[in-house]
Amino acid sequence: MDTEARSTRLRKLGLVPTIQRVAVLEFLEKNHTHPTAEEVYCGVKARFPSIAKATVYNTLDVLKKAGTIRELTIAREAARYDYDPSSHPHFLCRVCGTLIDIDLPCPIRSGDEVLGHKVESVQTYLYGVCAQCRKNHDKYKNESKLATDRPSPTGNGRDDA
Amino acid sequence: MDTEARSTRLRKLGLVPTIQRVAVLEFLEKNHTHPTAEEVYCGVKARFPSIAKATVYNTLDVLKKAGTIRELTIAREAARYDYDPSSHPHFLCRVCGTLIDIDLPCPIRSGDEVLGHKVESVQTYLYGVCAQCRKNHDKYKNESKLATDRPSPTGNGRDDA
DNA sequence: ACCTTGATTTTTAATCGTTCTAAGTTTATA
DNA sequence: TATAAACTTAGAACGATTAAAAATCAAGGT
Repeated sequence: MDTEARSTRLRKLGLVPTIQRVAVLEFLEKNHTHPTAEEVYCGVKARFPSIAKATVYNTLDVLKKAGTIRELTIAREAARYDYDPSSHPHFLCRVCGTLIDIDLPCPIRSGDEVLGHKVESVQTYLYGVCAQCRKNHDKYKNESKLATDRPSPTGNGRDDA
Repeated sequence: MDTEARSTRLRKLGLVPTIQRVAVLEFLEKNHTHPTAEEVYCGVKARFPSIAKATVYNTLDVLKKAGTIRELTIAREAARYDYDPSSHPHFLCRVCGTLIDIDLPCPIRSGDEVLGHKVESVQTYLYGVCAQCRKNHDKYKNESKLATDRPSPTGNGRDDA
């Protein structure tokens, strides 16, 4: 997708397609890593140095309200943004900190009614150790002579559970 | 449950049962409203004026790590604490702001393995309009001659979805 | 092309939840 | 009691986010 297509897309969402908005949209399109606002800011600033952080916050907000991206509150420290607004679970690895899309349907759907409450949006957050980190940890245990179950070698000490 | 029982409970969790911890535990026990740290602080301070906010944060943290309460990141503004550490969904009403326990099992369980990832904890967050607010809204519509679907009378303008 | 008007961006400061630090106090233990 | 470790306190510090105000830009009509 090019700049022209992104402008059109913004217009269809009812948004004025400013150069800043196009830049943010492009960054999100190319980085499906669930970046924080800060990460979006740094990434966009690299190509577009004059952009202000407040503009990034504003843009993420209007894109969210237009329903084309999703805001995740999976971790307390900062909101993270998902380019894919469809309702799917997310997994946060407490060892490496990676945030992973889980390609399974959410059990409760937007639009459902649960115990009389009207559900407009659903977020399922899973916390634990990702497949890659489990593999690394096993390898580490096998390589070392010590069978002690000490914290993972790369552990960053998060406590997200 | 009395002070003695709360002390015993803290001891069983491996925690020194200080008077401050007992007070926080008592507050949580009597208020299942998923209070924020600030709300816990205000509530406890009413009966125990010398307590420091940092102590409340520390206590909530050790209770959480001991697994006897649960921290919810359902809203960006502040963490909320659930006296019931069992894994169950939560519903946040965008009209009245109430946070409601949903007494249904979480579809994915702690301990499960999902796509190779080890799940240690699960949080399911639902956003929408609660049963009570829907009822109020309907009533409002019927009472007024205008059938226009304007925002709820008590609406606080949250955007949590 | 030019004006006007409202939307958007920029800069800066403020706010708010949370964490950190250092000092003082309490608890457990020898 | 002496001592060390754990805990609490008060206040400063921090980081994410929001707010305010001035500057700039986009769009439509003349």
